Amino acid sequence: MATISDVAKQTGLSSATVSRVINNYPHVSEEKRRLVHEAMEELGYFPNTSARNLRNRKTNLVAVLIPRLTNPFFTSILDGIEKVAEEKGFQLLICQTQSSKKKEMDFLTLLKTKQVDGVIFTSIENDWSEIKPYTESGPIILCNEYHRNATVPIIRLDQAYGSYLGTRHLIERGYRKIAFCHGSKSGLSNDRRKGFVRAMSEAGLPLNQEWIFHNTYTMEDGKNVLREIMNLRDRPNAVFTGGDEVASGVLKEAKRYGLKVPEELAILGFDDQPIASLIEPELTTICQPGEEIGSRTMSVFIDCLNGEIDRKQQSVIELPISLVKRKTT
Amino acid sequence: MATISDVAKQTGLSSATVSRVINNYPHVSEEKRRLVHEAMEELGYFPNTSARNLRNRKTNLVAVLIPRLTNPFFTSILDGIEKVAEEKGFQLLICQTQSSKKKEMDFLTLLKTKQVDGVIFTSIENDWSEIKPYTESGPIILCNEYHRNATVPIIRLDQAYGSYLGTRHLIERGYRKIAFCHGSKSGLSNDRRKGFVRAMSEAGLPLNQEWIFHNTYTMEDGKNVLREIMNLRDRPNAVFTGGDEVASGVLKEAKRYGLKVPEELAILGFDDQPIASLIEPELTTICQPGEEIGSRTMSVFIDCLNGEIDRKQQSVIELPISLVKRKTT
DNA sequence: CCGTTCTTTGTAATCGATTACATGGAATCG
DNA sequence: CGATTCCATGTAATCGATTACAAAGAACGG
Repeated sequence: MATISDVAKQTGLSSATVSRVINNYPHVSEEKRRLVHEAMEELGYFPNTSARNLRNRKTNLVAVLIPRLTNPFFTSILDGIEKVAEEKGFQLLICQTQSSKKKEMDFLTLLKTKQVDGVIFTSIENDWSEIKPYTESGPIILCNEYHRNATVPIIRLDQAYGSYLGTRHLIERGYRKIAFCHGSKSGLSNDRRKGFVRAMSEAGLPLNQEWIFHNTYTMEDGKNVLREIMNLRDRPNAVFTGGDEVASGVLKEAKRYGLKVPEELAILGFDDQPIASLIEPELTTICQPGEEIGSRTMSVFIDCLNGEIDRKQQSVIELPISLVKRKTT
Repeated sequence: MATISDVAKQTGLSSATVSRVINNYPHVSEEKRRLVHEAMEELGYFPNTSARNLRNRKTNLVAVLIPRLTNPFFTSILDGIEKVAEEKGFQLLICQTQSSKKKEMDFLTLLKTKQVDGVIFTSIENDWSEIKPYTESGPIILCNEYHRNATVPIIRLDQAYGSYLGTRHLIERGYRKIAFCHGSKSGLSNDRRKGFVRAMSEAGLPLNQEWIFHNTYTMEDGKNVLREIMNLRDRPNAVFTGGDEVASGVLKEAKRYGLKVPEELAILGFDDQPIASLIEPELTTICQPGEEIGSRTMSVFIDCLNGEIDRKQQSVIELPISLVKRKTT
């Protein structure tokens, strides 16, 4: 492979001048500029990225932590991040955490080793105290996640409000016995629980612990939830899930049991993924604008790199969340 | 940030010895080894990846070209790739091509600039003659794609057989008027057409050009296809689509028009994505094992890097493809 | 015409690691 | 005990770029 000094030799110039041409610096005569371009072409020269990164102390690489690549909501976020990244000349490193605390921490060392310029979390498993030390090494941004004491920019949706909205909608439709499905115990999931609890208590409805389900993520989990419900003596007549995938599992299995949706069981999703309007009856759900939250996040990230936003101080951008009424409620 | 020579200074040793400790070389006394570890801990030292990459002439980075992140079939491939990559200590660079020839070529320069050790194509837009020169710079692998004269390893499914299987199934069920939906004019799409044509001609059925649809990718495209069908004087009674998303669009719109599926219109998908068993009636489709094709690809990639497979010669691994009979045919 | 400024180019240090080669001392062997 | 081998460590070159500083010549102003 040709190096910059091969080009220098070929043209009879110094590598400094060649570098100036590569980086479009002024104060290089047109003639030499042309000469260098010709030589680069002829030798098939391309600058070595590792050498540049070493010298420039940056990589134009961002690590994106994502729990599962096969979750459409997260890929829509990723899509939003990617589009802005591509536009601004950044590359994305995929870090699938599988919701594992250990993997999350492992990926953070990419910052320490300067393999990436910064990290975007689209979900977070560890306590903030674990993460905080890494903020010294480069920008860390929370996307669709919220830690009360996180000292970084946060781009989020008001999850509590979203689930408040959803729960109130169920209550307005006359459902009183409402089940609720959790994901992990993260801040996000907590916020949703709060909104749920608030709407319930505002309506004077009691919380039935038998109707609270934990660790539900996939369609399969949704099916299991419904089976568990069927085994209860006192069954809920509405289910508020933590995601459209879970909701579609609940729906699928409900049909198998011959339950009428929404008459006998109302189902409320979260995300508004494409499947929401594909399944039948179409799923009422909470719309989370995945792509937009992603693109906003990447913009903020870039502003942090340029020092236009203080990366070590909490700042919150909140995007609107809304209820999409369809046929399952 | 602490560097290796800071560690050297702190311990009174040379950077060579420190490097030996970092890389677990033999011939370092236990005492010095401990000393170095202590100093690294104390200084919060992490080796700089760019410097290592420069010196070692490799990055442990792989570029994965993918048309759309929001297509579940491709993310299942990505998932398979990622799992093996993670296990073997590789990182993935996301390259969303949006099926653009230009972007595809742009991403290939990552190889030239040595930003990545190699490239995996999960779809390919340019002619092989455009790509070929880049094989000099590092391993290139085709995943789920096939170019007759590609001089690289290929991990693929027998697309022609898949669509042959699907078409024959439709014919066996008594459908004679079969529409066919294409994606791009890539090799993959071509193969599917071949299988379709073969099954049709074996059954002595004529091809109606009005029933061939091009450039169909999304659910929205599927809806459009059905609308176009409704406008035809002579309508097909079965549609073979190039993907489950397109199929679900066709189905959705067919229901809106009050068509009975499968009695009045049979629909056959391709991929076997999660939605296939979610929509109703459940979608008959061709199962493509996305995750497996991805993980096999990454394994082959690593074998290429280690020289255990000749990366500049065509080799083909073909995984089984099968028909999943459900309710739309 | 001389001093000043601007343009163009080169020299050499630098980024932070790895490693070929050298060296001195300890261990081993006949 | 002398020769040989092995172990532990250091010196300095190297990977391939960027850039501070120097320097020579051109342009310019009074």
